[in-house]
Amino acid sequence: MDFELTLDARKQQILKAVVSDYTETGVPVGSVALAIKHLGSWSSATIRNELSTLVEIGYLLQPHASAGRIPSDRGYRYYVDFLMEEEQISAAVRRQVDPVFPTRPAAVEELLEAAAMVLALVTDAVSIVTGPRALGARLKHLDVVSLDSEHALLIVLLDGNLLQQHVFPLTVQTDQETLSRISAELNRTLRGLDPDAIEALPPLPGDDAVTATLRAETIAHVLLVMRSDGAGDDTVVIHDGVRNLLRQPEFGDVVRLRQVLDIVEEERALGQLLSSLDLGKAVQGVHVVIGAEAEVEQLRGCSLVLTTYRAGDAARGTIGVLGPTRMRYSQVSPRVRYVSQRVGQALERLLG
Amino acid sequence: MDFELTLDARKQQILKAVVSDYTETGVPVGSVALAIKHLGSWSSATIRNELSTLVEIGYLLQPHASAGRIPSDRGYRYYVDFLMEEEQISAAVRRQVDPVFPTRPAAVEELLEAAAMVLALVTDAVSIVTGPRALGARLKHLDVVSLDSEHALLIVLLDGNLLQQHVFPLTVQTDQETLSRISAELNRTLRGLDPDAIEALPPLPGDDAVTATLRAETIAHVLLVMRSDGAGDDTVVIHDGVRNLLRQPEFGDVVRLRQVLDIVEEERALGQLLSSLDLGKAVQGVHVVIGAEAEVEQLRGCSLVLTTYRAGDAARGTIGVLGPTRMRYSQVSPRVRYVSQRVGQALERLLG
DNA sequence: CATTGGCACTCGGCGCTGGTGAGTGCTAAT
DNA sequence: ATTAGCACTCACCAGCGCCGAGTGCCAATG
Repeated sequence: MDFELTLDARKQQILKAVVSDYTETGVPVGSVALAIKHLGSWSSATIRNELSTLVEIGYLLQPHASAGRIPSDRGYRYYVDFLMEEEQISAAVRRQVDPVFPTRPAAVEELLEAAAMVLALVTDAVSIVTGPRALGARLKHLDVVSLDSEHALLIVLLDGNLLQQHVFPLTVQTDQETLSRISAELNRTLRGLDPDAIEALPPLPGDDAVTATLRAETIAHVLLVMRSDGAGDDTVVIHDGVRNLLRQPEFGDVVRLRQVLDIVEEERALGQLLSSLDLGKAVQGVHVVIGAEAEVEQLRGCSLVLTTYRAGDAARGTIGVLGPTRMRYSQVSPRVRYVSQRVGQALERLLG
Repeated sequence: MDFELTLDARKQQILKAVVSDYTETGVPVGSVALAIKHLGSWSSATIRNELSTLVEIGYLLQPHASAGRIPSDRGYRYYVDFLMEEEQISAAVRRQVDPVFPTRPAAVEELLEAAAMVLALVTDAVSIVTGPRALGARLKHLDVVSLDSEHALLIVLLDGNLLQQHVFPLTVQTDQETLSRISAELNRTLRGLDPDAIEALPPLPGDDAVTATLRAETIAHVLLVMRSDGAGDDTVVIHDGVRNLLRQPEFGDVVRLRQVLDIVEEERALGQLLSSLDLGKAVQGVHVVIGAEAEVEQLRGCSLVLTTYRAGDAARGTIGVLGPTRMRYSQVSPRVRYVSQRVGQALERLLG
């Protein structure tokens, strides 16, 4: 197992042909098929030699002694990084995607669900979308509604029109009038501040003990909400398109499918997985995680194609798909990017 | 195919034994096994005779000539309606379910998602929960936040702490002060009213043209939000636990699974299916739809166990599970009912 | 010396076959 | 009406041999 990083032109061409043939048919591809379909300029014997060295240096695999070759994870990696030519977004795809994003969407959640739906549709894989994390969580608006004598509902609007609600107990009796007065006052003083600034604020002169207590409690819970939000662990994770996996022969085995679903349906696990991935080294914004690279045993044979959507400087989140490693990256990758851009634009419109 | 409605005691006992044996093992059950395990009082030959008449009159099926018997849909129906003895909710199940419903849940959506999660867990099937249709959606609180010179964000809190956000255009220039004043005023006048009452309200005397315009626009959009919510066809439908199906041998065939998923993942289709079912003839509140009774080709071999949750007189929705027809109804049915009750109680607490 | 045609070899997939056993239907005895 | 006995049926499975795609190697070629 030699670890050269560069392949000569012919090896590249052959690797590329193997990947694209295999992704289409799902059948190990042999030297003769390659000679005929893709690489007429060399005989099957020559290609056989090249194939066997490609196996030796780890870019291809041979399922069994007398079978054709399939790409290894390393082979896919090389393909994605150096050989792949992204396909254009077709008009048909545009027609499917665009109507999903209205010029003025109503709320973040619906937007993301629609995005997940259409992304699953155009990629034939499971789509995954995480809720936007406010980047510099600043307070835009707050409101306190009395529920009963002992509880109030705190409504917090953060930068990016991220609406949060939170029920908290009241230690002193009060009424809606008082709560409204307090929230109006807090709106004036706290607007535009981030959690640290709010915490650093000197206590306001309280007209009376009740008001002071309530104000302090409210502020404490505002901080709680603002801080718990950006944290990430409990952000919403939406997924859609599980049925698409069933069309792939690699999930004909139900056990395999279950392993994958165990990850996908467990929102917490999925969220952690996504945040553990470093999306930094993305190519043109799209990051491809191939098979074992995710270091999650259950995702053997699966790949992730992920990217980050951004709404100006206000918020960002992760969007992408999970599918079999044998995936049409050249098609999926630009489509993920396209939907991601649409999400970003729609969010920007939403955030005003 | 004779259609008597009543079976003699021995036939009942045999049918019951077949159903419970088959639901446990998934293997067609034969006369000898029955004689040994369940019905020592008769010989296998006698049981054989009874079995063959049960096949004749349509309560059992024989997969092939020399195989054991399995219940037909009609057999399951008879079992569920007359023979089944519901199991007690075990302490273990209580321990799984109860903590999911906090004494003070934060919001409807989260509540339902948690319910779906835990219901899937304790029934080993796919859980389905529809959002509560507000019987009389009442306004609890509203707020208008200025976004830019031309748009404002309307925040509406409905009964049940259902928080809605909605961006709308402003036709006249204004500032946050004015908007806050208007929303405070509207809060006083509109609180506790349903859409019809709001619409019927006489226009308030406006201090000036700008305020009057803004108020009218705000009210129009409040109505829009309140009405679009309860509408019904587009209520949220939450599902969870698809992976549970994979454990069932009947879904070893991926094609079958896909048919079912096509229904489950298509929120619209699922919503329509649920609302097309008449939950009236429910036994003790739980309605069991067996196999072909749903009249949806793709759900052949599947059953639904559904019930209605209620929060006082305020709201109601549907909750239940979808699983293979070979299901432990005696266990699933009470568990669906139990979770449903918990949902109802939690909702009531939430609605205050 | 890289390339190529030729050729023997390998091995998974498929269809055929016969044995096995669970389960039945029928008949005759109680 | 019930039951013991028995011949019969048929899905399931393991073993077998064929087929063919595909390989690895070698000797010939420019």
